[in-house]
Amino acid sequence: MPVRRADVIDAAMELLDESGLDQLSTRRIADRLGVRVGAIYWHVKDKDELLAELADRVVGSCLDGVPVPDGGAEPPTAPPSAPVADPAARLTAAAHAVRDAMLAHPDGAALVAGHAVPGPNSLVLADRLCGIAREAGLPLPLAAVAGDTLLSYVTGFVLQEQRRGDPLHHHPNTSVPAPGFAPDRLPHLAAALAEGLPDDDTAFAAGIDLLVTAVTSRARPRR
Amino acid sequence: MPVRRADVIDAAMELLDESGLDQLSTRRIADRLGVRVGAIYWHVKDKDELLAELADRVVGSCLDGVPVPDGGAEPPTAPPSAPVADPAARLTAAAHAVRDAMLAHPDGAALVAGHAVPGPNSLVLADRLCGIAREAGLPLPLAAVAGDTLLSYVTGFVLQEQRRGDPLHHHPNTSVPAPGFAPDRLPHLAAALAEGLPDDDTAFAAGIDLLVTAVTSRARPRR
DNA sequence: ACCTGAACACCGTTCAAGT
DNA sequence: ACCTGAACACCGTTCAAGT
Repeated sequence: MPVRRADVIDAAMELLDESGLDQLSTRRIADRLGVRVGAIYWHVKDKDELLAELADRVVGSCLDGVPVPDGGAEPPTAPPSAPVADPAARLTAAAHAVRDAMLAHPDGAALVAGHAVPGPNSLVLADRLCGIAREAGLPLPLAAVAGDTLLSYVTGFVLQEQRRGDPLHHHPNTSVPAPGFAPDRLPHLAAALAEGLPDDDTAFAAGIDLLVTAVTSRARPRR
Repeated sequence: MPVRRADVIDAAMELLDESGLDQLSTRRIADRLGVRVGAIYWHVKDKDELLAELADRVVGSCLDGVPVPDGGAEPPTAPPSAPVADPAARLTAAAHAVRDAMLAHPDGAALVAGHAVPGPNSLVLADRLCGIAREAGLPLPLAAVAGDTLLSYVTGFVLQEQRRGDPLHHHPNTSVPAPGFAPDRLPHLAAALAEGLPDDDTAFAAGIDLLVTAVTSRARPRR
């Protein structure tokens, strides 16, 4: 039976999960499908189109964890009077969902940052974040900016988080770069290090808390 | 006269500025230096080492715009009683300096995000941000997180900003993705669009303002 | 110390031609 | 509709050998 477009995307996703973004070549995808390289160009215009599809899938996988604001078009699956978390909690939940989705795949953040041309799922995500910010009481141009700010932060955070985990850039015997740490030239970093640095999870949570507090404290009540 | 390591980095930087990150190949660098490919591997271990050097240069070019906190080791060039902006203004200035440095080169954000293994300049930048946050009154583990948060945000923001400017991902006749915008499925985005979206500069300033306010409002006065 | 020549093992992309 | 064969124009990296 013939290979279909979805098969190509699936194979690419498996390859990504197994060996990361820079092992992901059209030729490897073809191999995995038992087909010659040229064949995949019948299903897909570009490697870039392929990566954009992958990126939008990753974004899509977070949508279940991103609350739908009230103005949304989707019919509520729970009764409308179900307990609705306050906007701050919803923004926090959304941010964690986005991070988790990126962390679920090697180089997930790099993929999304590099190729999430506004795919359908990215648009839905942006819409929801903007909607939640509005429900938090932000006026319209600011609400869009707030959603964008949150997304930029999450992307930036996970990007460096995943690069730290990359064995290519990791010296295993030193928790922080050995190469001439110059301890007295970096007094604050050294002090922070002595105090004990938080792990990624708590650093992320703290950053999100900072941001969400900023967003919601900027709000004036809507009605 | 022989090529020196710095010449290789310089040539790479020129190439980056002329044609962006994915036109930057070891062979093109060699051509520009009038030398064969193999030669550049005498000066540089890896393409990655080269990119890390470029990234740290870009970061370094922002340091002049990043205030040195009082705990810093550098001797002050201005008299110590010179007017010192409040921490919020210093954080804001730092963020803008980082963004400007990235914007000064095509794919500057991608370069820094992908290859700023803690180079010396990146460490100095992190140290200063942490220091300013401390001066703003944040206790130590939190100050480090705050600096990191700011950096992640700036990186994430400029990353998407520079990708939007990339002609590869840009449909010139529509300001927002034409492909089936599904206007009623994205009510908040549509509303924001109708209201008129802010340009990159003001969106960035608004995001930074949000963040800086959050950071400084978390502070308790230090003395 | 610095470079050449030449190779190795890859890439993405295109396209006539086949079925 | 879907794929092969084969080519084109590239890559990063290594390494003996030259000077």
